[in-house]
Amino acid sequence: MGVTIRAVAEAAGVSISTVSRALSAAADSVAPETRDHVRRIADELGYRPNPAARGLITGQTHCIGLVVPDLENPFFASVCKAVQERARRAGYSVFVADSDEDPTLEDELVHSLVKQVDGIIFASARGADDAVQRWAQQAPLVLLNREVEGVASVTYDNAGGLRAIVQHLVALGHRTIAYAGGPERSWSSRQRREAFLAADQGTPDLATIDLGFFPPSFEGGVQAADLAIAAGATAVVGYNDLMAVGLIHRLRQRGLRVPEDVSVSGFDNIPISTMIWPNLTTIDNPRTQIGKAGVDWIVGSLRGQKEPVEPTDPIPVQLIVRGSTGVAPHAPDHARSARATSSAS
Amino acid sequence: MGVTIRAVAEAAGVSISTVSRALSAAADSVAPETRDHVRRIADELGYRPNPAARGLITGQTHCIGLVVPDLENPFFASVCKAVQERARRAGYSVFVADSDEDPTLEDELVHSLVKQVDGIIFASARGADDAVQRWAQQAPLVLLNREVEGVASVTYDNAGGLRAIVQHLVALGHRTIAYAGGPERSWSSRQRREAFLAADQGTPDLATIDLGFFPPSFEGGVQAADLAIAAGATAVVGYNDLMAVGLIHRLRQRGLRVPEDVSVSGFDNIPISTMIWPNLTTIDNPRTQIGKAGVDWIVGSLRGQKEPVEPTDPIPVQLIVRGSTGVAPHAPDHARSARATSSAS
DNA sequence: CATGTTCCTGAAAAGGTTTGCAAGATATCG
DNA sequence: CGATATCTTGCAAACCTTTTCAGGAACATG
Repeated sequence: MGVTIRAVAEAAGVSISTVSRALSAAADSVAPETRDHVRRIADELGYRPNPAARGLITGQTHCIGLVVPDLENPFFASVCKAVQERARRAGYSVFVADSDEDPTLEDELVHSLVKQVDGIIFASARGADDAVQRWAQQAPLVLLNREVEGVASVTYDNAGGLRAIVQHLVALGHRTIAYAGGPERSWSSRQRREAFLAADQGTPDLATIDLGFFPPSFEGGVQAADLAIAAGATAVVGYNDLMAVGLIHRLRQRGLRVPEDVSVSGFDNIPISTMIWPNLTTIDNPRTQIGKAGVDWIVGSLRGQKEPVEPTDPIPVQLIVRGSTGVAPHAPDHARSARATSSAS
Repeated sequence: MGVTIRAVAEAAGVSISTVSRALSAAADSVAPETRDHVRRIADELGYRPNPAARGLITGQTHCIGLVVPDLENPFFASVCKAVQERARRAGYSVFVADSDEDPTLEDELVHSLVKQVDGIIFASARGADDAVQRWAQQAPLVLLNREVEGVASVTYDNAGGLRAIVQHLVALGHRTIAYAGGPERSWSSRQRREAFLAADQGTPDLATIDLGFFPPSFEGGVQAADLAIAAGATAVVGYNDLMAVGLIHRLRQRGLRVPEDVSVSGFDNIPISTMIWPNLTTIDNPRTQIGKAGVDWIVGSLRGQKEPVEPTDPIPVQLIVRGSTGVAPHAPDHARSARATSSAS
């Protein structure tokens, strides 16, 4: 079927070792003219080294495994795209595995992946910490947006993002703010929630309401919306954009205007956030950056650089104010007057 | 690093051939007690066969390559998810490669993939036909939603879907209908466009307007919207949902109401179509089904079944009527009266 | 008891590549 | 010109598994 190194060697009239050396780009000394000759022949024959044979001897597959909880979630689709692109540039292919938010499946996926990849990027937030630690001992593994003792990770400044949102809403006059949380077991979900609950410390008359935990999806947002209305919140902070879109959807269905009656914010700045009306106020967390950083860590650790497992600085995020947040219905005077001056976006 | 078959053999006190046979599940005759003994030892040691070594000798990688034009497009994210799941069930892993709509990159991706996979699922619509034919000779390859002479493919009934949309719009009284096309080189795009242009044959006073070719994205829809307005269309048919969302967005920005002034329809029924307001009238094309069918074809062709390269029946699609299409502004009486009776959704 | 079957197991080859080691060729130096 | 250092190249081992082939044991049959 394929053209082997032996065929190239015969066609070029040299030994297979010479072919191998002539093609393995770098240092090893092969006479320049021999090298060029071999390379031309190899090109003509369309020779491509058999990755299995090469991997068998080098112990490297030049593959990276990526585990995500849901590819249909635009956030993870973006991460996947970024990982895939960065990996390709670095000479790696990527296996993608969708765990469907199922911890049992995650375990199975990692096991089947571990032998056929050089490293694993794990973007799924569910599995137990000790399972993650076990995996990390079998292969280089980096977590995305999650921290586990002793395991490398790349994270966002979730807390900072959430503080920025609350600050923004307080400045708009909101004093009753609800939080619609993501999955209970998700690290980033817990981190955002805690940052939210800690946010009322600076503002005495601020009431922060915890609506509970929801699926991190459109449907989860829909579900949370009715609770937010019942709680009398004038602003609802969603765990992510998908939930925020669901919140807006249901709030409008219940006859409330966004942002005139209720403000809504999200997290992630996925493409949908500018496709809906009103555009979504959200936190932009550089998705390509986290994917790239994950790949870079894997590649770096393979190059023998002592893996810096201690948590690196979180990636800074940025508040993007759009149309879904506005002045609170019964805002204090200074907020009202500001409203009278500038028109809504 | 890893525990090899030799270690298992020594621990079990048998030869490596026996271990291999005891673990390769099926038929081969190994004494039952030997088999159980070996399997227990292997489990205890946590032995996992080295896929590279196995692949080297069997010539099978148990991997499938998937090439998509854009993972951030929810349609392809769904396809990827479906492919990945079906492949896992069949004992295959999947490499995902995002071509970013770039034909040159597609070629490179296929080349780097061809040696490390057993088959390729190609969901990207751009590359030239003869390139696709070349690839198909190097590895089992199946096209998704595209047909090329001599290459296996799984397709939707694009034409049927488009006819259903036009029929729907005509029934609502629309007589000036515009089509915002996808990429010029895309097979499914051409197919939908031709079906649209052929649709006016049955209705004498129907004017079908071809707005041209656009990127199959939100931005493409925005771009097409102004052309549709200039053309005086009362209904715009988008190549896909993403474009339809862009169309609606821009139409409203221009002060037109959807669907009161202009009706808009899409294609794909991606999740966003129920997240925006009004909900999108669209064509549901079973995305998981096309992904599964692709995997099944690859797996089947590897099992030695003579690959049925002749095109299979297109997968039927279904019109989903939602809020983005309504009665034409100056509709004939019978349509108007219907409007007066039933309320808009 | 000899012969033929059947069942199970082990030895060894094969798969395509990389790489340590040695050998041949050429150049350098005394 | 001979000895030595420097390049360049080839041989062969190794990576880990699967699979063919043959051999040995147990068993049944004549």
